[in-house]
Amino acid sequence: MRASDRAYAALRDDITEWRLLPGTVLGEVEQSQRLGVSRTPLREALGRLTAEGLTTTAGGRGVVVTAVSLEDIDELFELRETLERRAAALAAERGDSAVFLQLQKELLEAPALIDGTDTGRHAYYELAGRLDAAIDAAASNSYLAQAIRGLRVHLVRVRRLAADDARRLTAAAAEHAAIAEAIAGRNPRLAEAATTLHLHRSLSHVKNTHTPHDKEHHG
Amino acid sequence: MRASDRAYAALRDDITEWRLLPGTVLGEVEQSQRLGVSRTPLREALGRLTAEGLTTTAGGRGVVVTAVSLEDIDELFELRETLERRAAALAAERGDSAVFLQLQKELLEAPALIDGTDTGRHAYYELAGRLDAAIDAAASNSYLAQAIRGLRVHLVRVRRLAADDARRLTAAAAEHAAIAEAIAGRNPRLAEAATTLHLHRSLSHVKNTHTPHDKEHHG
DNA sequence: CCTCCAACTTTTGTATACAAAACTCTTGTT
DNA sequence: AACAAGAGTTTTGTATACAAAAGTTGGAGG
Repeated sequence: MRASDRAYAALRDDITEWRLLPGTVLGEVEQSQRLGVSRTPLREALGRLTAEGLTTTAGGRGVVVTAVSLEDIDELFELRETLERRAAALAAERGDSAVFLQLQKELLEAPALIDGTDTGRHAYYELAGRLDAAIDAAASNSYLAQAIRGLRVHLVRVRRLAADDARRLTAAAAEHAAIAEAIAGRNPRLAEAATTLHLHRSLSHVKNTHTPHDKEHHG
Repeated sequence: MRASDRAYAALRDDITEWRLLPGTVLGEVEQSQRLGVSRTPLREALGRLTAEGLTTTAGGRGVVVTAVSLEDIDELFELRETLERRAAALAAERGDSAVFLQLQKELLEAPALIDGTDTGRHAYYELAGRLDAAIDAAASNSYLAQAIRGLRVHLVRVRRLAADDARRLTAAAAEHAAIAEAIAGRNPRLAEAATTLHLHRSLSHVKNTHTPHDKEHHG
């Protein structure tokens, strides 16, 4: 694995896991020493993060970790709804029913996996990720898929703000199952509606459990 | 201006203007010498282009200019419709009517500008760009705006394939005026419909005037 | 004649040294 | 005391040298 890839992955994880808080300035020498790479691959990593919007160049003062305000979350979900509704509708038109029937089946059985432990939560995230990937593949629009990928990195950061307890995860599984069912049934409008419902509930959950988190400058 | 910015702008223009054809391999030493910069800023430029999708890394064989197939154009416009419909609807909800009334007025007078010369075409593109910018600003969703910006670089490349004659430009001005009117009238559904109509006509024009362009490997 | 392996060549990836620009702190003046 | 100008310091931007990896070509063996 390339040094720039390792630096990128490490920084991205540090940011999405809120170990590097918004406002933190990422000095090139400091971070390159911390991650054990030279400045060249580190700069490449910072460039990627900035292109994704996880960091921003503060005009000569180095790159800083971007904040995620309440307003950002609203905007994020506004775009997410636009993109994922379309992806779900396209998947319903173009997808293979068998794939989504199988996913629906697994999602209906998901509550058995969700036991409140980290293992259970991780197992569910993996399953939800498989549904996302299946929808992207079925929509078969590489530009749409890329736009959604660009959003996801922000969404995992937001997800870390919310307390994903067993109750919310169980409800989310049912919502996901409804999406899979609509796609398997080749019903684009229903797939859009199910997606809207899921995202609305997801956003409500985030905003309800979102304790006014510190987003001020670090250090 | 930084050397990496110059290299990026030069390469991006060379690609969108079809001076660097799809399949062309962009060797680092070759391009850095051609553009008069060292490899370091050139690599940064290539990284940006690859993130945007104008180039792709062909596994160890360097980065190559991506192709734009007929299928790509369909996918591009599919995403474009999704994003711009939403942006127009949000602009109709949130925008300032006066701004769009003024734009509508200018767009209705645009046929006078369009005389078939490059100057006339450029003047119209500038006006259409102002409408796009006004919609982005009125939608006031930075993530949506970023997604649309990511598309535009591909769209200018596609536009270069189409013969934008005076007749098409005049028709496009009327379509744009309809969008501006709908937003000024604070009618989101009408703004979406006008956007759909414009994009449909725009896509049809591209596909009709699109002589099967060479997209094979260069040299 | 085809295939596989190895040395060679080319190209990318990384480290470091140097240049330039931006920020900061001091100092002098109003 | 407040502000501006300038030297110093820190940080980013660029160039180049070196290392590593991938591709290619030539030759030997089947």
